[in-house]
Amino acid sequence: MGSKISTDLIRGHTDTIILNVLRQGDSYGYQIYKTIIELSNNQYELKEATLYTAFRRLEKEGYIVSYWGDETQGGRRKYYRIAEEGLERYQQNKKEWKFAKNVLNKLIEGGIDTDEK
Amino acid sequence: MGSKISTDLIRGHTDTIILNVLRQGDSYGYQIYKTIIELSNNQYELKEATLYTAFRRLEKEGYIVSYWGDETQGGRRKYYRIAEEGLERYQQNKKEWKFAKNVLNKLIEGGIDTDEK
DNA sequence: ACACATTACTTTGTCTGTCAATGTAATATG
DNA sequence: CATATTACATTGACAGACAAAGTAATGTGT
Repeated sequence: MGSKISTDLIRGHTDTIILNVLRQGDSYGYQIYKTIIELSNNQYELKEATLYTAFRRLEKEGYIVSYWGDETQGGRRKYYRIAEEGLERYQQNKKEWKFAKNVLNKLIEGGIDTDEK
Repeated sequence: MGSKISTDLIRGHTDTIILNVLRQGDSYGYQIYKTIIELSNNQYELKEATLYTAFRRLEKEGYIVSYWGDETQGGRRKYYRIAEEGLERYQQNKKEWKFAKNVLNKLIEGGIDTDEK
């Protein structure tokens, strides 16, 4: 995969990305990990350690809820469900992303050249 | 100023922002500080401590060059000039920003790049 | 049957960028 | 002449990302 994205460019978006995945239905760690790779067209891999750190953070803050799957056979899976507060948080983060995106466009691409595609 | 941009959303872009300012001509710390606020329409303030940290980092890596202004009267000013390598770095960072922007749009909004203003 | 890959979750320790707090010293303003 | 502003700089703390390592189960190839 041609993942060339510096971690600093993603920093701060991890929670939002996870919430967006859970918005579409309950899921568990490893599947979320795979989903994010797929969603980005194999262009970005959110590392497992980062994911599980984020799960704990999000649950502590009441944005997601976890429960163990009832797999009678096979490895146990811890599922996550997005909470009401998590949905609101997602909407808020999305707004902030759009806002920051516009400001960054000005600060990075703004100035003299106008060689926009 | 309505600066409600989380620092994590800017993290990693500081160097690019500074290089973009210097691309338009030599400048010194405090003026760069003011320029960034102005460029963002008072929506973002890059803190002085962060700026000066970045200057040292950028100079150490050969992306900018510093020299003292010859103010015969008035406070001394340390000017910065962008180096060749800095210009290349800027172009590279800009590319990475555009790439990351598209990936983030997918991961956060779940759709395709709607780069609306 | 045995080795290896994959799934699945978790913890520990390290690194880096940002920034609050604080400091210096000069000039400009009311 | 007191205060604000300009201008540069250092220190210490914090938080997020993640490499590395570990545990334990299932699936696959030979």
